[in-house]
Amino acid sequence: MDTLESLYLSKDTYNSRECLPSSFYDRKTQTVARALLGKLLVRRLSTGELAAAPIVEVEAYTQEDRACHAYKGPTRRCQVMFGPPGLAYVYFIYGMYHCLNVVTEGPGRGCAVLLRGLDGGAPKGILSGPGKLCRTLAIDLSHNGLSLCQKTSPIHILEAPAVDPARILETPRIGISKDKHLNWRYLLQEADSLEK
DNA sequence: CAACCGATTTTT
DNA sequence: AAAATCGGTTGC
Repeated sequence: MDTLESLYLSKDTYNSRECLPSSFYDRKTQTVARALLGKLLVRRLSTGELAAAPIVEVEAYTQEDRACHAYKGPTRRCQVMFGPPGLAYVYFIYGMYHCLNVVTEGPGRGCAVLLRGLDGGAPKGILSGPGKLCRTLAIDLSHNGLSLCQKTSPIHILEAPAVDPARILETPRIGISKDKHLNWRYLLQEADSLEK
């Protein structure tokens, strides 16, 4: 497995921040997707060690969207998407990868934000792409349905200052065959890339 | 119960 | 451009 060395979070930073509350996720999915950029995803491994990195790439999926797993209603796989906002929706895909989502909007709505990339620093590439992100952080189906809103959870998300909206780039989503035209992929650009 | 497909990644 | 690889979903 790839090293997590550079993903460690200082205790001071960790203790000074709260988890994003469930209410953060109980908003329009595209709004939550944009707001998640820059927030800190934290993974507590079985060893007790913490790894963390800011979210830099996400995609929004809503119930009315044909590319969404919840489009045809609740199934065994996607039922957690219909649960309360702030839960982790993890699914297994292509026979070898897991992908991590955050459930959005109120119970009964099948919506979520797919986490596609974190800014890991030195170990370039190991956190870019939803499959690699989960592989690096050892996230699998055992985490499906866990709350991301409390520090006792092995996966949670910490608050962070809102980013400059000018740094957010919108593009079509990756790897889907339906509703390709929607610009529901959001990427956080480097602050110094705004020169013009 | 067989067949097909997929919110990916890596290799050819 | 295509393989790797398998659970979920669909259709017979």
